[in-house]
Amino acid sequence: MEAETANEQLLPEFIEHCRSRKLRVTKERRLVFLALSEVGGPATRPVLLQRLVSKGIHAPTLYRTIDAFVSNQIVQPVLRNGESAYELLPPFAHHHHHFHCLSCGAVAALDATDEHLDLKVPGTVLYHQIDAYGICDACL
Amino acid sequence: MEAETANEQLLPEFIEHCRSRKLRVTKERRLVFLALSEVGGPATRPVLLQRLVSKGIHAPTLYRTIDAFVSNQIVQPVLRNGESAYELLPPFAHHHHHFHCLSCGAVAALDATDEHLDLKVPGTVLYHQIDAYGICDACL
DNA sequence: CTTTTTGCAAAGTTTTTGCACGCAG
DNA sequence: CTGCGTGCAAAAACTTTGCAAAAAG
Repeated sequence: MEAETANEQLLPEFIEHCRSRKLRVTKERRLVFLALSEVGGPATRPVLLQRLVSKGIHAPTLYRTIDAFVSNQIVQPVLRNGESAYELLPPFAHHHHHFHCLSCGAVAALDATDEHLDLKVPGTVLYHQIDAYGICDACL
Repeated sequence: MEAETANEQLLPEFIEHCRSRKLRVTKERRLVFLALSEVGGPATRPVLLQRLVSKGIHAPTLYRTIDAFVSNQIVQPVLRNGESAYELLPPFAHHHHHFHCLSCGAVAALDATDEHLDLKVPGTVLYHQIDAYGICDACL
């Protein structure tokens, strides 16, 4: 059975967000959004495409959709093993930080429990991202 | 004039690093390394390629070289306007903190003056990177 | 009804591969 | 010497573009 990980509860919020930004809510965009929340983390475009072709999404549609999502702060590009990947932004997902293993390439989500940042920035920060690099326990 | 930004002083260190990792030091690798230090920040592969073709570097060589550099902790992939780019790692360069403008796409290096991170990580952290996203002063 | 978005086909890039040759160690 | 790296050419993979048709609001 098509186990939809119960993230559909975020759909109303997604739809609202689209409306407020005059992005039309189409079947394709819902599917891309759902795929992203099912993955639950960074997904590259080829990976998303492979997941979505079976549901009738064409490559140009996926690429244009991702661009629209990035421009409208629905997803954010992040690195996944050196490649650009896309991850939902809050409020659609908890914005977490990543730990990258330099040995095996695994990426783990981090909870930054105690984080104090005082950055001198030439602008206004909307959100931030922290990536730690090292060797994971499994590789030691 | 062929202004070589005097980063050639790092070449000996680069060569030493290669030797210790049994990477052969070739003309091509030196050129890629120099190009990266001249850029002084994240550079995408097409950008590096364009800079280097005139010096006789072929695309496959550049790609294989970057892979070798990543595997050997000479460069690190980072994001530059949503695209994968490559940046020298310490000890060859520092500033791994960036501010990305969501409006114009500019990327600025940050000085994190007061930074206290207490990350619970499933491994040993060698270094970290902070990316802040927002709107730059120029776009306001 | 108007405007945005998608489908499709095709072109344009970027990236990878395989193999022979050459250079670093 | 002895491989590791590179050059070259070709193939594969990925991404973008243009326009007509469809769908959303």
